[in-house]
Formats: sequence, structure tokens, C-alpha cells
Amino acid sequence: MTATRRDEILAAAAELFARHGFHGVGIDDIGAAVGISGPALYRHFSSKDALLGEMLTSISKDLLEGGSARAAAAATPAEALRELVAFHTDFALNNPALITVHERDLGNLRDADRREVRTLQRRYVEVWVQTIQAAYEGVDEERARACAHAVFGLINSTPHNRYLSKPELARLLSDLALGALDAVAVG
Amino acid sequence: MTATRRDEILAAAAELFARHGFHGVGIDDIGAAVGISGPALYRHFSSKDALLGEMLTSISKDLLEGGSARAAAAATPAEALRELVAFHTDFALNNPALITVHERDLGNLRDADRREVRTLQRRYVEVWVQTIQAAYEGVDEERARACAHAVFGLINSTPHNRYLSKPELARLLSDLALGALDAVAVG
DNA sequence: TTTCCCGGTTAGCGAGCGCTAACTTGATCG
DNA sequence: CGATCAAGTTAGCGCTCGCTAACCGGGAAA
Repeated sequence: MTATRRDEILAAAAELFARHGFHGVGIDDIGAAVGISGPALYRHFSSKDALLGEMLTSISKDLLEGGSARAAAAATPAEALRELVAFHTDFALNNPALITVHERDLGNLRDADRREVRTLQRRYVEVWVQTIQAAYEGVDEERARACAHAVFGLINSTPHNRYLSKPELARLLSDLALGALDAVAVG
Repeated sequence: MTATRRDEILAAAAELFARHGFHGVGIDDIGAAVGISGPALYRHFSSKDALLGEMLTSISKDLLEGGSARAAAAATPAEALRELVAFHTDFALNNPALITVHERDLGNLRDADRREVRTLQRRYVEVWVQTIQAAYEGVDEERARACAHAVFGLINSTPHNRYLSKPELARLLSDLALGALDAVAVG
């Protein structure tokens, strides 16, 4: 859990990318944000692309692993769904910059990295799809997938949502998400 | 309603910006997308920044005007809310690129443009806030605003959502949005 | 003590960018 | 018919960016 220099750089870069976009941030900006200057980054990452690649693959892995674990540990499908919602809400609230970059700069990844991230994302979505289908019988796969993406959008609105305290917002987003799913699955 | 060259350029640029981000698209790319090459754009726009500015202010105006009109024309608050949801869903489904750019490249606007867009956005959100408060009594302003942003996120997931047909997706997103609001306002 | 290397530094290259300048052309209009 | 002008073209300037090269200091290892 030692916060190494790599991690420091990744965190600072995430913040900058979230604010200005990948192409809107220079190597020098990232360096300055951690107190070193410019090309020193190349002692830690092979390229700016590689930095983005590591950022997005690691967050995608965290989501997949965390989501899978929480869903698997639940006793019932309904509880699994609540756990997934709580997990994703928590993640988004505590990593707004990563969430922003994750959905904004996917297109700026190198092909290999993009393929890997896409695969991880797809598998994470699949966890949601299966959990939704288990919790609400009679929902076909495409509908469940569309619901999952919609709920991601809802919860990922966190970065634009700075009007409530963190716990209040967490509670609200979870309730909204579960209410949304409940409404369509019953009807 | 004549689709002038300006509009053609704006549409093509929106598509490109949505895919690669503002800084990831060159003047030459935009020109090529409409069959002219590079600097010819400056016969229609004073700068690349101005192009983005016009794109985002015009979409913000459309949202504000359309939303206000639909909400005002409704007979009851509950119907006004349904109208707002239907309007925004329709807009997002028919302009996925604009929606993407709108929330991604706001930070790349010139200060004056950004101020204008932000003001328009704020007023649009205010329409939602008042409608939500009218439809559900006892919801305080901050909560209503947070709900509005969350619902925008939900509906704006459209660009990532290509698993259902357009009408099916429209129906689903509307139901999800209204279900979400209903769940938190009642509880 | 000497050696080595890790993690910094500054200088600068080469490419790509937004944009301007200068020129061309085809349509419109007095 | 000649002038004007809108809407293109290509050439190229100047700046910024990602990245490399070359150098350096300090701490651990031999």
C-alpha cells in the first residue's frame, strides 16, 4: 500500500485528464503536478500512451474484480444487485476523475490497450447482466444490458453532482438506480 | 431548414469530436469529412474554438428552449415531468454525438463561450428542478438538482447503448428515468 | 573508496498543429 | 461584358508537443 511515485503520477494524470482531456494535457503539465518536470516521467512510463493504458486497464480490473466479488458473496440475487449498485456507487464517488477519464478517453488508447480495456468492461457488464436477469426473471439479455449501461450513466453522473454530501449522494444514487431497475423489470 | 455548409461542417465536426475529442481532431480532418480540405473551414468559422463554441451553445439553447416549451405546455406537473423525460430522451437518441461532445469538451471552450454554455445549462437544469419539485412535494432543491443530473446521466448513456432498436431504447430509458424519480420521491 | 545506477535535470529535434497569405475560379449582377 | 465576391486551393509560418540525448548527484554495494 506504499504510495509509490508511479501511483502519484497516475493519480495526478487522472485528475488532469479528467479536466482537460488526454490531448489537452502535456507531459510537462503532468510532471509539474507531482513536482518533477517533464521528461522525468519517462523514468516511470515508456510513453504518454502507456500511462493512459495503465490507468484505464487498472481501473477496469478493479471494477471487474470488485464487482464480481461483491456479487458472488451475496446470498440472494436481489442482494447481489444491491451490492453491485453500492459497490459501483462507492467507486464512482471516490474516484470521480478515473470515472471521467474511463468513459472519455477510451478512444485515445493504443489498439492493444483498448482491446484489453474493452474486454474487461464487457466482462464487468456481463456480471451486471447476469445479476439483473437473476434478480428479475423474464428480462431478456439485451434489455438487461441496456439497463446496466443506463445505470452506469446514472451513477457515473457523480462528477457533475456536487450539491449533496458524499453519503447523501451515495444513498440517493443507489436509491435512484434500484428504483429505476425495479420500475422496468416489474412493468 | 436548408442544410447549409455551416451545418454540414458542424455535424461532421460533432461526429469527429465525439469519437476522438476536440484536441484529437485536426482542422484537416474536419475539412476532409465534408469533402473540402483544411483551411477552407475559415471561410465559415473564425477559428476551431469558435466552431466548438457555436456547436455547444446551439445545442444548449435547443435543450433549454425545447425543454421549457414541453414543460410549459403540460397540464399537470406529473405530465410535465413525463414530457421533459420524453424530450430529453428523444434528443439524446437523435443526437448522440452532440450529447457526447456536450459533456466531454466543455472544458475546451474559450472562457466567454463556456460561461454562456454553463448559464444555459444551469437554466435547463432549473427547469427540471422546478418540475421535479412541482411533481413531488417535499423534495428540497439540492436533492431535486442531484436527481436531475443523475437522470441526465442515465438518459445520456445512449451513445454507449446500441443493443436495442431506437423506439425500444427510448421507451426503456424513459421508464427507467421515471421509475428512478418515483422511487426516491416517494420514499 | 570506487563503482554503479536510480531518478532526476536541461537542451533540442522532428512532427503536427492552428492559422494566414496569396492565388484561383465560377457564379451573380449592374 | 466586366467587376465583384463567395468559396475553394496550396504553401508555409510559428508554435507546441512527445520524446530522446546527454549530463549529474547521491546513496548503496563491492
